[in-house]
Formats: sequence, C-alpha cells, structure tokens
Amino acid sequence: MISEKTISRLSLYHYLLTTLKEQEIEFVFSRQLANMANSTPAQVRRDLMVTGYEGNPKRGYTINELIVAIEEFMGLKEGVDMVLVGVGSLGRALLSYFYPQKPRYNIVAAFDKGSNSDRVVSGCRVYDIAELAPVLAGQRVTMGIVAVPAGAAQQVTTMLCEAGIHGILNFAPIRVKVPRNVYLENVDLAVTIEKIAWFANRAAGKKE
Amino acid sequence: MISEKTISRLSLYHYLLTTLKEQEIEFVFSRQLANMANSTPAQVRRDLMVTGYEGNPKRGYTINELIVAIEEFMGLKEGVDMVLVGVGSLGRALLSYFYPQKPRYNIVAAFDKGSNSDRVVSGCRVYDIAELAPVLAGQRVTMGIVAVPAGAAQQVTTMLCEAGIHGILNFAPIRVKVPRNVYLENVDLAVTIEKIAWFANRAAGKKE
DNA sequence: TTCACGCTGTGAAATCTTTAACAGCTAGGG
DNA sequence: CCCTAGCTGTTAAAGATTTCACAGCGTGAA
Ligand SMILES: NC(=O)c1ccc[n+]([C@@H]2O[C@H](COP(=O)([O-])OP(=O)(O)OC[C@H]3O[C@@H](n4cnc5c(N)ncnc54)[C@H](O)[C@@H]3O)[C@@H](O)[C@H]2O)c1
Ligand SMILES: NC(=O)c1ccc[n+]([C@@H]2O[C@H](COP(=O)([O-])OP(=O)(O)OC[C@H]3O[C@@H](n4cnc5c(N)ncnc54)[C@H](O)[C@@H]3O)[C@@H](O)[C@H]2O)c1
Repeated sequence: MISEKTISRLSLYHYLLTTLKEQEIEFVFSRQLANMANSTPAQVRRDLMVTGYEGNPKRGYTINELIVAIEEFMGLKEGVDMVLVGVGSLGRALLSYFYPQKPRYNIVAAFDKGSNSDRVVSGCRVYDIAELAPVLAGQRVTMGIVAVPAGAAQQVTTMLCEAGIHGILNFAPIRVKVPRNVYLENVDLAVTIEKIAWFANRAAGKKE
Repeated sequence: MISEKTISRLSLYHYLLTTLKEQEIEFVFSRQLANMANSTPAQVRRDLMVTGYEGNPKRGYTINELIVAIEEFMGLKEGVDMVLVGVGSLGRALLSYFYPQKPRYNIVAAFDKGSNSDRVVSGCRVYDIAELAPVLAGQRVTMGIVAVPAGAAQQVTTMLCEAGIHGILNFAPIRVKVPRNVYLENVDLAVTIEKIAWFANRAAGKKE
C-alpha cells in the first residue's frame, strides 16, 4: 500500500526536479533531492521505488526521465481540474494564484451565492451555488475546494459529493463528513498555528 | 514523547469543545468527539491522556474542565502573536481572516517591500522588510508567516530566524532551511492538490 | 444496598513509517 | 582490462502511531 506521505513527497520531488531541469541540470543523486526536500537519501530512494524508475549508481537519476516516471505514476500528465466554492477573500486569493500562472491546476468554475455570483474573478466565471449540479454535469472535474464559512461548509461539501466530485480540499475550520468514495483533506489554519506555537516554544530551548 | 499529530488533534478537540460549550452542552463522550473529529474513541482517549485530565466513566468529560486542561497543556491561554511577511493576495486574505474576528491569533506586524509597505491593511501596520529586526526587537513574537514568492522565501525566513522567531509557517512552494531551534511547517498547496487528485482517482472506485 | 451497564484509562498488540545496512552495479582511472 | 569509489535498490531492523481489549469505576435502577 502506498501512503499519503509518499504521495506528498513524490509531488514535492516532481516540483524540485522541474526547478533543476530549468537550471539545465541533467542528473541528480538521492542525497541532493533529500537535501532540497529536508529529508534523507534513504527516504528518497524508498519513495522513488514505487514509480518503478531506476537510477544509475554512478550518475544518479536522469532528471528528465524521473520527471516523466513520476508524472506517469501520479497521473499528472493531464493537469488537475477543480471547482471552487466560496469567492471571499480566501477564494479570490486562490483564483489569482492559479490564474494564469499555474496552467496545470485549473479552476474551471467558481461558485458563490447572491450578488457575489454572476461575475468573472481572475479569469474565472463565478456562478450561483444553485447552478452547481448543472454546471458540473457538463465537466469531468474530480476535485472541489471549499472556501465558505464554517456554517455553510457541510452543505456545499454534500452538494459537491452529490455532483460527482471525488476529492475535497476544505479550508473551513470544521470536519465535514463525506461518503467513503470521496477523499477529504482539511487545511485548518487555526490548528496549524497552534501546533507551530507549541513546537516553537519547545524549539526555543534547543541550541543553535 | 508527544507527537505532532497528537498536538494537532488536541487543538482540534479544543475548537470542537468550544463549539459544544456555545451550545450549552456540559458533557461529552470520547465517541462523540471522535465523531466530530473524524477519528476513533480510542484515539481521542489516548490523546487526552497527555493533558492529565480524567473523564468520568458515566458522564464522559466535563467540557469546561477539559477545555481548561487542554489550554493549560498547550499554553493557549495567552493567544499567539505572529508577524506576516508578504502582503500580496495571500497575505491580505490572512490579515482579513485574523482581524478582527480571531482575537486569539494576533498578527502584530506585517512586512512587505517598496511601495507595498508603509500602509495599514485590515488594521495591521505594514512595514518595510528592512525594518524587520528593529520592529521585532521590541516585541515578544514567537511565530512568523512567510507569504512571499518562492524566490524571496529563504531570505525572509533567515531574517525571521535571526530576529529571534522560533516558529515558521511557510506558504511558498520551496523547502526553506531553518536552524535546529526553529520549528518549520510548510503549507504547500500544489502538493496538497496533487495528493488529493491522486486519492480522488482511487476513491472514485470505492462503493457508497 | 446491590447490581448491571457502559464508559474511561491504559498496557500490549498490530500496523504503519523511517532508518540502517549492504549486495550489486557502473563509470572512470590506471 | 581490471580495480575502486560511491552510488542505487531492497531487505531487515527500529521506531512511531494506532487500535485492541479489558480491568475498574461511577451512576441509575431495582
Ligand atoms: N481568509 C483566509 O485567509 C482564511 C484562511 C484559512 C481558512 N479560512 C477559512 O476559509 C473560509 C472562507 O474564508 P474567507 O476569509 O474567504 O471568508 P469570506 O467571508 O471572505 O468568504 C466566504 C464566501 O463564501 C460565500 N458563501 C457563504 N455561504 C455560501 C454558500 N452556501 N454557498 C456558496 N457560497 C457561500 C460568501 O458569499 C463569501 O463570498 C472560512 O471557513 C475560513 O474560516 C480563511
Ligand atoms: N495566493 C494564494 O492563494 C496562494 C496559495 C498558496 C500558496 N501561495 C504562495 O504564497 C506566496 C505568496 O503568494 P501571493 O499570491 O500572495 O503572491 P503575491 O505576488 O500576490 O504577493 C507576494 C508579496 O510578497 C512581497 N515580497 C516580495 N519579495 C519580498 C521580500 N523580499 N520581502 C518582503 N516582501 C516581499 C511582494 O511585494 C508581494 O506583495 C507565494 O510563494 C505563493 O506561491 C499563494
């Protein structure tokens, strides 16, 4: 079985490899990738095993080939189509982030309610939330981003699931319920901050 | 040893307990907390062990007392003071998120460069990045949020560390280096999205 | 007062993840 | 052509986290 952590790290390696490629570097060793990823060489090699790609003991990994291997393994060739629900301050930041610089990640439609809808924000059409099902019916979108207030999050999540979405990225600070055939990831800023605050207090004790 | 995951979950329980308290509920069982947290009763009980607080076999946990126990354990009583570097679209969303609704989390100062500085955004003064050290010298801030482009992230992270910060929340898509006495957490949206996309494809196969 | 139920706290087992160790290989130098 | 250094792939060990399972307790009912 392949773990969430391995998948996350593969995604990171993929990104790191593309930056190396931009610098016209051809080969890389596991120790170098580990260094860039704040990880260890053994971890990198173990992660890369799942892709089936094999490096060369003398040169390391051929960057071009490894990029392709990771893309094939993770299905990154086609890019990711997404919808966004909630075009408030966070939603707008996300829209401006993805458009137009990140062509691999495509927000194909956004939804809000009332007078916040029926507009175009950062190149993306904003529909009324009531149109979610009809608009999605025409698309082959796998992922939805939830950026509405906590009180509305469960409702829009359920709507997304019923519309055939299979992955949810939830920014609202509650733990929404999804059917078992939907993958859910919460990005909870309050939790993240309290965690950092806790470890920061501890880290402050260590030397250097 | 107490793990990162336990700390994250305690933070979540704390939040969930405050919402129960608002509903004037007095007691809660581990199974109910688990349900709200998308977790298991055994996990909840094990997590709560570290606080030293003990529930009652018949009533469960007394919400008021458990909230206090978690706050004492995690040092949440005083709130968290932070600084933000990078007041672009993400930085502005963060400022509007924390001010004024989240009094526990306080962005005491923000920094940007050139003409983006010397303003007030969402109630927060934005200084020029060059003033980071002098402004921080007067404060007792433990955490810094990095929301600048990837190319500037290492530089501002190093500045924060040298100014005495012990926790970094990095939104830029690179893995910055920090001294060992600084706790680092990366929130990497591209990685998160690719992970969800991968598991969404798999989840789509499962039934129900 | 006693009993039964269903919860908590926790040691032990199971599972998952990382790290260590090393055989085997490959390019380059002699 | 053979040897060496230093890498990779992979198995095994170690370490971390979650789950199981159950003794023990507190309450409400009889
Ligand atoms: N702003 C941030 O930096 C930030 C950071 C972390 C988490 N969050 C979380 O993200 C969510 C959104 O935050 P925000 O700051 O953008 O809030 P916001 O109030 O600026 O925006 C919320 C948007 O959701 C829309 N909305 C409300 N109910 C809806 C519904 N039923 N259907 C469709 N749209 C609906 C509103 O019209 C509004 O445009 C919140 O849950 C917040 O806690 C925000
Ligand atoms: N916008 C989003 O939703 C989003 C989401 C995830 C991650 N990110 C990441 O967060 C970071 C910021 O994103 P953004 O969309 O806000 O970018 P942005 O371009 O809107 O803002 C970046 C800000 O940083 C400032 N800056 C640049 N160099 C600086 C320096 N040396 N010192 C101080 N300030 C400096 C710029 O003046 C600008 O105001 C990026 O790394 C991006 O990849 C953004």
